[in-house]
Amino acid sequence: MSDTQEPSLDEQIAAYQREFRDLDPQVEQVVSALGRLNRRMSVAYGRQVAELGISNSEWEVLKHLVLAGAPYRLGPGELAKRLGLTPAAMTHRIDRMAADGLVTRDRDESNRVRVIVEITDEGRAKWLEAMRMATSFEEELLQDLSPAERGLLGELLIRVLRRVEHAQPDAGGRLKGLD
Amino acid sequence: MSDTQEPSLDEQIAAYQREFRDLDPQVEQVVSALGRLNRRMSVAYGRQVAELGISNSEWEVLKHLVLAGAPYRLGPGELAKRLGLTPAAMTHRIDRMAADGLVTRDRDESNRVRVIVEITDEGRAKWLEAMRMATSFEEELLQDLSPAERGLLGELLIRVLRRVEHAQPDAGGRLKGLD
DNA sequence: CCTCAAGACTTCAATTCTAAAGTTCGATGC
DNA sequence: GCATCGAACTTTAGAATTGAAGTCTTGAGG
Repeated sequence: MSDTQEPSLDEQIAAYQREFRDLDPQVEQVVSALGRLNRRMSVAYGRQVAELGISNSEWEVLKHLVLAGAPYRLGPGELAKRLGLTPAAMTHRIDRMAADGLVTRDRDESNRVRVIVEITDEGRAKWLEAMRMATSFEEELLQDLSPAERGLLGELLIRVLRRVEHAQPDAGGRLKGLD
Repeated sequence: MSDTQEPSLDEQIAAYQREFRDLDPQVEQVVSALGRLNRRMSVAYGRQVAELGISNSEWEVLKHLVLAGAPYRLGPGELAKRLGLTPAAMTHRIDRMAADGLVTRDRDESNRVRVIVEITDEGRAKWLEAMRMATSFEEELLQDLSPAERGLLGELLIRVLRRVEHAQPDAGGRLKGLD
């Protein structure tokens, strides 16, 4: 039986320490747990929205359009920036979503270089259904934490996040330019 | 100036509450922070390892080979399982990495259906360099947390992770089958 | 032995992304 | 007014991934 098993998180950290001496196990624990958690979550989201006939990436677009607030429109460039995609990828994605009836794509009549992407009623309905599934999943995910622990976890994560998002360019650190 | 800004995390959560009434802000805070953090981190890792002439996905393969322990070999199928890829994608990835001299690919002589992927000295050297950069980045990332807070964060994340990884199929929940 | 099913990878076609070049429109300077 | 620069998007070619079909090897029955 040369079957190798997917190592548990603890085993993985132990293996790292074995292969790489100067490793802070506490830091590694946080980072590894973050990575694993995110991958599992994204698989879970993908499965759920697949039931609605959309993909994770289409759901992302719908989310950002709704988050933009009324009148629920954004340009391809702005969407690309928020989603972390190239404009070219955005063009293709909007093509597909418009063909599927999730969004409309129109030229801005007041400035014909710009394009306006707007969510359709169908897109909105799928977004809502996806949100229902997502929140229910997320609720279940945090089930084992008390309200106080959830608050604490959120606060700690936000402090780490701030370090990345507001990285001072002058601080000389390696975090420079993570935008 | 029709310039829309990337919303801050707080703005984003407020927008969600505006558009979707039954949302637990505490849960949303945790989930949104997790998502943002992971995207920033993966961009950061990508930039760092790019300096070594490898991509994030190649680094992932090197990591798993080293984690496997001596003699630092795994089959394509096992690698694919651990990385969450299809076997087909793994074949291509190994092609490229072998062409770049990061790994070797050999047929297992004791069972000629199997293939053995082994890290090369060059691959090992790049892995080490990448680990140095990564740990330095991670240390900086958690700089604002005290040791106690780091431990707490790690513990909370692991409790959430356990919920996903050891999801009891009988519990009837939506977490079923997240493997 | 021979056959045939199962396992481990590979190949192929189609999807989705990126980088770079191209297009179109608007604004600026003369 | 006209030329030109820049902005916003699209097109194109190439890279990486997936799902499905194909190949090769092993091992179990007959």
